[in-house]
Amino acid sequence: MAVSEGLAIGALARRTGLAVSAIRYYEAQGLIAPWRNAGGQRRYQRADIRRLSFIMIAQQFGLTLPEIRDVLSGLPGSRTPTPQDWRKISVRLRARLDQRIATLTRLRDNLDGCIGCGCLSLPKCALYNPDDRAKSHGSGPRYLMGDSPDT
Amino acid sequence: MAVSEGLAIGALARRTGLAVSAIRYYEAQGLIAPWRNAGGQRRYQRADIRRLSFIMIAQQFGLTLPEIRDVLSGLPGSRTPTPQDWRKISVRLRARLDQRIATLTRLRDNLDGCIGCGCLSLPKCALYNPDDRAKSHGSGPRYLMGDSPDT
DNA sequence: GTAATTTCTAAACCTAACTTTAGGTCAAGG
DNA sequence: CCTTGACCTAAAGTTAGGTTTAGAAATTAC
Repeated sequence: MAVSEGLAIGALARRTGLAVSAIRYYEAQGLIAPWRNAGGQRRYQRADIRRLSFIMIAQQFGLTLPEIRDVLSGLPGSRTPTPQDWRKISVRLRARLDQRIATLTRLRDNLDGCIGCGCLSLPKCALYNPDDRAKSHGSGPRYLMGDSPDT
Repeated sequence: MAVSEGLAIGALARRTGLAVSAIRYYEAQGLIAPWRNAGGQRRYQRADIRRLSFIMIAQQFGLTLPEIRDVLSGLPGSRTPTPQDWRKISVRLRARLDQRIATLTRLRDNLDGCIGCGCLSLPKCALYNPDDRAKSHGSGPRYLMGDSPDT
């Protein structure tokens, strides 16, 4: 019952609200790294509660698990992260979030333009290629919300 | 070669940038309804280009296919949609988009507060339960970004 | 000391949104 | 006519992010 035998996975699950299976899954994806006790069971640091919470928040922001793993790689591996450490990666998160908001806002404003002008059909409508849509296999221009110019 | 034999699926795919398989999939999901020619091949109206473009845009906004189907149900089934028809459902789309932007912005502002105060660990941090996270199975409070108050 | 919980692993299953494959049919050009 | 490319259906495969299941071992509670 020493102070630092670590948390069992169930305790961590209760603390974070995550399912036990999800925590194991995150480990498989390289997002968290517990140690094992004598019996082979996973044990976690208290700091891992914060780590998992960060993961949950980042997911709400729309980051994928690999992206979150990348962001978390900014934390020191050797010691328990300090508030400063967290602050640093939160800033990285904030940057991504700002970008997403900007993209959505631009999209909305374009939609507004279309609603306003009533076109909703011309290439000039520009409601497209907002940079998310990866380059498709085909080449050449892709018309959006309508036919080629003569429609 | 009459003016209205309709578009073949390949032509529609080229016009919209979508894969042929995706267009068939949308049909299976009830998002588009072509007719068949004598040989059993799908034929589309020119207005379907617009319909598919709308689907692509709505997806960028984060709507699921069932949600898009619902929005599209606002279009008249009996005639080719007019600009007014499109304008009407675009307004519905815009409402959803505004909501998403608001949610993300609120999330970002909360994150800012946490960065500012450096806490990133307390229940009062409130960076959670932004309403997206459905009620989990367990009951009782869920601490975010940290342990219970004494951590 | 034993019963009830937890945890373990590996593998299968799940949903969304598609793509790929296999085996055939249709349509258009020469 | 015949070949080639576009199209057809049905079923299986794919990725992300997990959950469920099964059978066994560890831990905790009494």
